[in-house]
Amino acid sequence: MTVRQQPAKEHRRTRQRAAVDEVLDETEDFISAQELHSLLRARGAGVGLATVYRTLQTLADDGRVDVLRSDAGEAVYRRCVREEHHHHLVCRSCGATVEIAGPTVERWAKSVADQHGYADVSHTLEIFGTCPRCRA
Amino acid sequence: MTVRQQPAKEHRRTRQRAAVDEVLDETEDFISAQELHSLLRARGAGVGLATVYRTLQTLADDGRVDVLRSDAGEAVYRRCVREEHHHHLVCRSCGATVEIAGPTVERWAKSVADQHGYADVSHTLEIFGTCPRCRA
DNA sequence: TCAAGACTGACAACCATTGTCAAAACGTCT
DNA sequence: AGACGTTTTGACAATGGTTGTCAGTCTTGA
Repeated sequence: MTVRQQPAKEHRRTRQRAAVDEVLDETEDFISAQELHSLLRARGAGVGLATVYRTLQTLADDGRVDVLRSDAGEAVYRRCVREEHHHHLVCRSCGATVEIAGPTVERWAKSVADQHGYADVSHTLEIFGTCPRCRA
Repeated sequence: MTVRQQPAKEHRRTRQRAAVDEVLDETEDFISAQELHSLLRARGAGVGLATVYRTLQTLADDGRVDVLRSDAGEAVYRRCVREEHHHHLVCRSCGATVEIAGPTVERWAKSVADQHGYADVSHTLEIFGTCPRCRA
């Protein structure tokens, strides 16, 4: 995931945001805005697609959800469990995700950037593979 | 970038492919299909947009160009300099790119995946920052 | 309770990317 | 050179995720 830390502004509590929050809480793995929208519709709590996008974007800006791009370039979201920066090990087939902390990598990235004079550094790191269950 | 190694099939030599190749050779940094298409048009050697996409895809499949997704989710391409797997340090502002080899990271990613029973592992790692020139 | 302003939703607009398919270009074989 | 089977091209339509619009609705603080 991409590193980012921003102040969290205040937002109004609405039925729609609560609904999105709820789904995120119940969802272990990364989910796209479209999927989230379908889920909401399926469970009766219909929320406009645009609203879903806006809500996710807001959450992402506040650092309350992780965002990453699937191989297809689609943005997928997930409630951020750890506060600190971390990465993901994602199953290519079922999407099962493991959060990974990699202090080594953090330091390495930082030092590489420094060596080349790059400032204000952030990085993206995701590992993809096939999980044990999908291999059975 | 994403790890991948495939056999390189034969393709016909055409004016369009040559033109794309030429631009790639002259371009240091990552470029999007759309930009490449504009460049070609600008220099007179017009090539259909669909053809640009197809050509880039073919090159990517053959491992002759690197592909990665910009923050905006747009696919960007670049002639692959090193043969082996590597990563990139990309300037967030001007796109200037440095290729990075990170054996440490490779091993780390592999071991993490192993620990969790994930097989057929690949990974993505890009570092973003502001290059010295853009900071001046 | 009220007013100000944030939020929502239906829909249009965007835009990168892919599909389609007839016409043109290649490479090869004579 | 000429013919022929294939591959490639390009103009255009179609797709699909994402964002913009804007009038109507809901929250919140006073």
